[in-house]
Amino acid sequence: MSLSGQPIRVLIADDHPLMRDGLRFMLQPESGIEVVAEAADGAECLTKFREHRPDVALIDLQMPKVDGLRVIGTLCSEYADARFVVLTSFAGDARVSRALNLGASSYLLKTARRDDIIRALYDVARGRRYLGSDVAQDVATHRGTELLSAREVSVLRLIAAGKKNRVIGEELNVSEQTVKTRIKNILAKLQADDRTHAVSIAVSRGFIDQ
Amino acid sequence: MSLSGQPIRVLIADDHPLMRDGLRFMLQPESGIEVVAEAADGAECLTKFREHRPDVALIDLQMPKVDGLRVIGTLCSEYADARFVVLTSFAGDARVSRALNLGASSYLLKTARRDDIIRALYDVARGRRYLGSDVAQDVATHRGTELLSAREVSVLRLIAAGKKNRVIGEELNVSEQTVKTRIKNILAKLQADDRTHAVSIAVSRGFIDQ
DNA sequence: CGGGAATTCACTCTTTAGAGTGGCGCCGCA
DNA sequence: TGCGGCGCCACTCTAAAGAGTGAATTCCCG
Repeated sequence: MSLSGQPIRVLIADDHPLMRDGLRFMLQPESGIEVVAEAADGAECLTKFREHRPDVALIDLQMPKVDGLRVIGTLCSEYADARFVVLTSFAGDARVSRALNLGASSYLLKTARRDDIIRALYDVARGRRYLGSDVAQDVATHRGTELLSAREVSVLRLIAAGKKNRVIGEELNVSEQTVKTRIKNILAKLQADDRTHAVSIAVSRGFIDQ
Repeated sequence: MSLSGQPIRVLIADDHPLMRDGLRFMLQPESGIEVVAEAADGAECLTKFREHRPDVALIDLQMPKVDGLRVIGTLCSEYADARFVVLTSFAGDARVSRALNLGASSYLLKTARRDDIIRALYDVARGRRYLGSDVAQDVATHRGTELLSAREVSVLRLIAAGKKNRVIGEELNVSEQTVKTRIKNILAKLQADDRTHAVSIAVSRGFIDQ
């Protein structure tokens, strides 16, 4: 946590060199913010974070080697005062919820303007939360909606891979009937018409990737 | 086409302000390149292109209002000497093929480094083509693979929306049998196990979005 | 003009998915 | 300790999907 008068020390983690350049360039004129390190993937982010202990990490979710969500989870359990601003291309209430539950304080889309990002960094450094307006609306839209359990997500991933219920059962060591029950639950929760529709919805809401 | 000695006039089109900043910042020290305009969506890209007639447009595919692919198609048919470098987050051989067929000269991923982008701009301004190594490999992997027809993509989109074959038939004004035949063809072309798998593959290869 | 690809459609048959219903055990939390 | 959520499983029944085979049309291109 930065004392007033001292700049906020920021770590930038994004696998796009262009995006890192854009961020550094954008934050440069801001005297209250100092970029102390950059990381191009999740593993490097872990290393650089432990090395520099920034006040806030500005982090993308889609990163090679180690997923951004995992990075957030790991570092938040290591350091109670770790602060994260997620800056990513994808919305999806489930992804946002997961990030916030893992310890992120802010979630912005890459369509965000300079003001949003600056404000998020200041707010989060003060221990507050800041959601982009579009993200907040997305979350609000699905508020009250049930999230999927870990088991349901596992089943969904296998469905997306084109596996039949019998095969899914074998891979998860349960009966085909159990798989059917799980799927029925998934369809109800996502309000999907069939398994294919469920996968589409799950992807767009961020339960599963790709 | 820029004469030697005169800088290449470039239009940047990307809906991420950060990315535009990064690009401008990256291209600034390059004396052979001059950024003459920026656009934050497809419609603006059309306007700015017609207004400034850049030598090369550096364009993202995912843009609001008008899709990047449509922008490329439109401008290439308006101006025979229009040149495009696609710079986007998503790979997928089908997306690349579509972009190149519509008239793009280069396809890079946003993970590209400065050298790649600079080189692409110079090459394309000279009328040559330049594919990122990762993109080229992706295309090569699926070389010889049959692409999907327009009708097949339509069917696939409706499948992804959770529509049943009968409903798909009604929406496309064909019989349910025809839909089945189409789907059988799609499964064969994509080497998919079932309709759900087909949608997954189609998304990852860029035949359909989201 | 011939060949090929795309699109359309029909008929049969087997497998799979999904709806409906009911029951059992585990675990966390009020 | 009881409730609720989660996970497990069985049985039935209907609708849908997918495999297999065959065939007609249009339209573009060499």
